[in-house]
Amino acid sequence: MSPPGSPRRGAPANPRGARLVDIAAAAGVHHSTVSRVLNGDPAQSVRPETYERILRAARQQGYRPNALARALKRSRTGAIAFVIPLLRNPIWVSIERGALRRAAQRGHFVMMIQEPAEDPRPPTQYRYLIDEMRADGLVLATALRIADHSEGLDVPHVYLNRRGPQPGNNVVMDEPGAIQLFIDQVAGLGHRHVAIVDGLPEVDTVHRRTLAARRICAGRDIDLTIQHAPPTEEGGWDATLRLLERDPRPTACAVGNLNQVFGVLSALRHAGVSVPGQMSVVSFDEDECLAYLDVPVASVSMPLAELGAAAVDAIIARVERRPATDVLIREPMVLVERASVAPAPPD
Amino acid sequence: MSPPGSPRRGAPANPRGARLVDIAAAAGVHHSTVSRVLNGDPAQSVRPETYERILRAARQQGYRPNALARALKRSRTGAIAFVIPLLRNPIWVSIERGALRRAAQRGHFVMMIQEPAEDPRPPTQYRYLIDEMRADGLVLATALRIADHSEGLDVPHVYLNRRGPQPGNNVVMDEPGAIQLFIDQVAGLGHRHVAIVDGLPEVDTVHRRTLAARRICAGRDIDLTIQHAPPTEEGGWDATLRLLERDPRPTACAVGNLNQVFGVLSALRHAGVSVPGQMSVVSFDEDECLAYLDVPVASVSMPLAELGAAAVDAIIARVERRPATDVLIREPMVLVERASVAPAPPD
DNA sequence: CTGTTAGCGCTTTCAT
DNA sequence: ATGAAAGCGCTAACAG
Repeated sequence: MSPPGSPRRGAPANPRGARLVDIAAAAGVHHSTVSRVLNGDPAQSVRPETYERILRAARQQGYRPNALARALKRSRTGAIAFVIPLLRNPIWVSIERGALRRAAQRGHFVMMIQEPAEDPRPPTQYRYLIDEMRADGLVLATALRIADHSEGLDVPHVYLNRRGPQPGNNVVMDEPGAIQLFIDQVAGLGHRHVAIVDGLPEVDTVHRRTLAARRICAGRDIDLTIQHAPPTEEGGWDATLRLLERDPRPTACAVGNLNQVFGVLSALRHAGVSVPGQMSVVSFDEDECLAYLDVPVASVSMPLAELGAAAVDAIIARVERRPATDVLIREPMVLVERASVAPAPPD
Repeated sequence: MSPPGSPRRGAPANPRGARLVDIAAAAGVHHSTVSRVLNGDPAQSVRPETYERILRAARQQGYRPNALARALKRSRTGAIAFVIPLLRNPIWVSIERGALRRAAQRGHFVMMIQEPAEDPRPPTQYRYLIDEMRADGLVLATALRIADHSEGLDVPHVYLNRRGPQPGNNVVMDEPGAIQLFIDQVAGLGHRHVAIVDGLPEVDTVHRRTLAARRICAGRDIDLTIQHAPPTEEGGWDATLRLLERDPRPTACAVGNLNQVFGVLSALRHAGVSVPGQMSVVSFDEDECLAYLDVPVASVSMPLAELGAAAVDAIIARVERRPATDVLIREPMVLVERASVAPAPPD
C-alpha cells in the first residue's frame, strides 16, 4: 500500500515509530507473539512461516522497540551514565572512545553527563539518574574531591580514574608505574634534582602520583620538589615560577596535565631556562600536539581507552549484582620520547 | 520509624527509589492526588493540610518521579540528545557548556551522544534515539558531510554549527563575519597575499568561511590562497608546506582549527619562516593555550556558548512544534590580539 | 476536594 | 504454537 521508497510510512500514523501492536496487526498475530519472536525467546516454538511474517513486517515498518516501555517493564534501562568533567583536557576523548566501543559491544547505551567545571557536584548528586531511572548505573569521574562526599552511594556505580570512599568500586590506572617510568628515565640520565608540577592534591590521581614519587625518590636519594596548581595553563605557569626559586634548582620536571604543560614551557622560556638543556620536561598526558611544539615534549602515554572500557565492564558487573572488586588497568604504559628530555647538565 | 540519618530508608524496600504509591500511602491519600500536588496542577484545589502532608512525605522519602513512566504517559521524555563528534578540539567544551546551562534553565535533560571520529555516521542514523524514545529531539553536529545524508529527517532536530539539507533547522554562527574580521585586520596592516588553512571543504563551516573569504578578497584585490587539510596537527603541517610553495608567498594566514595551528606553527618554524616577521598567524579557535605558545597566537573568539544555548532553544521549539526558522548567532565576535600578527613585511 | 479509571508500549506468566 | 491478561509507575479525564 505504501509507496516504495518511504520505508517508515507503512505504519499507522504514529508520531513516534511503529509499535509492537502495529507490526502484530500487520503480521496477523498477537503482539505478545511478536515480542517473543523479536526478543529471540529461547523457549519459543513458533511456526517458521509466522516467524518469517513477523520479521518481515518488523523490518518493513522499521520497528524499534520503545526503550522506555521495555525498561519500565524490565526495570532495567540498558543505559549507563558517564559523569565526566567538562574540560579541555583531551584525555577524556580517549577514555570515552574506549568506553563507547566496549559499551556498544556489550549492547549498552552510554549517555555522557558533562559536569561544567564552574559547577562541580559531589557524586551523590548524580543518584537522581538512577532514581529517575534514566540509567542503570553511574560511572563517576566528577571533579569534586573524594573527601567531600565520603557518605557512600547506594546505587550501582564505579569511580573512574579516582577512588571513592569504599573499596570495590574503583577503576584506576597504575599511576605509581607512570611515575616510576619518568623517574627511571631521568635518573638514568643523571638527574638528581627532580620536580613534579601537578594538579591539586585532593585529586586522587594526583595524590597517588605524588605519594609514589616521594616513596621512589626517598629510596634512591633523589631530591624531589612537588608543586600543586590548578590544571590550567596559568596553574602551570605559577607552579613553574615557584619551582625555579628552589635551590638547587631541579633539572627535570614532570607535568601532570596537558594544559599545565603550556604554562610550564612558557614560564621556562620567560625565565630563560632552556629545554632540555637546563630542564627536561615530560608530560603525563600524551597528545599529538606535543610533537609539534617549539621543543617537542616527551610524555608518558597511559592506557586510557582500556580504562574507559574497563569502567564499562565494571559498571555492568555492578548492575548485574556481581561482586564488587577494584580494577587496576594493567595494559602497558609507553614512554613517548621527544626532544624535551636530555642528560642532566653538569653542576 | 526509620532511624534518623538514613533519609531514604523510610520507603518500603524498593530497589529503586520511592514510588508515587509509597508516598501516597505515607500521606494517606490516593496516588493521583499526590501526582496532582507534586506537579502543581493549576486546576487543583487541595486542602492545605493534605498538601502539607504530601509534600512532607515526598521530601522525607526523597521522592523522584520515575522519568520513564512519566515519559511513557506524556509521550515526552524531557530529554534532548546532542550528537557531537568526539574530538580533541576544545570548542565543543564551550558549546556544551552553553547548552547545558540553557537546558538546565529550561528544565530539560541533556544527554551527549559522542560520535567517535573513526566511525562517523549520517545524521539519519541517529533517529533511533527518537524512535526508541530516549529523547524528544536531536541536536546534530555529526562529522559527516551534509551531502551524504540529503534525505531529510522527519523527527525533531536541528543542526548545530552546520546546515542540513532543508532550511529551518540550522543554528550557525556568522562565519563570514569572522573571516571579515581577520581580513580587515591583516589588510589594514598592509598584507596583500593572504592564506587560509582550514578543514575539508565538505564541512559546512569551512565551506562558508572559504566562500566568504573569496568574495571579500575579490572585492578588495587581495591575493587569496586556500589550503584544505584534515583538522589535525599533521593536516596543518601539510597544508603549510603546500602554502609555502606559492609565489608570491602569503604573509598572513588564518587557521581554521586549533589542532591545525600546532602543525602550521611547526611547519613555519622548520621552514625558517618567522612569525610574525614573515608570516602573521590567526587561529579561528580561541583557547587559553594560544597565549602561552612560543609566539602567542592571535585568534577570532566566537560566541560558542551562545551557539550551544541557541541550539537548545531551537530544538525545544521544534519539539513543541513551533515554526522552524534558521538561527544565526548575532553575539559579537572578538579579535583576540596576540604577538603572532604584525604589519606586512616590505616586498 | 479527592478517588477511580484507563492506558502509555512493552514483557512475561499462564492458559489453551 | 499462540493468545489473554496483568502490570511496570505515572498522568489525566472523569466521577463523585
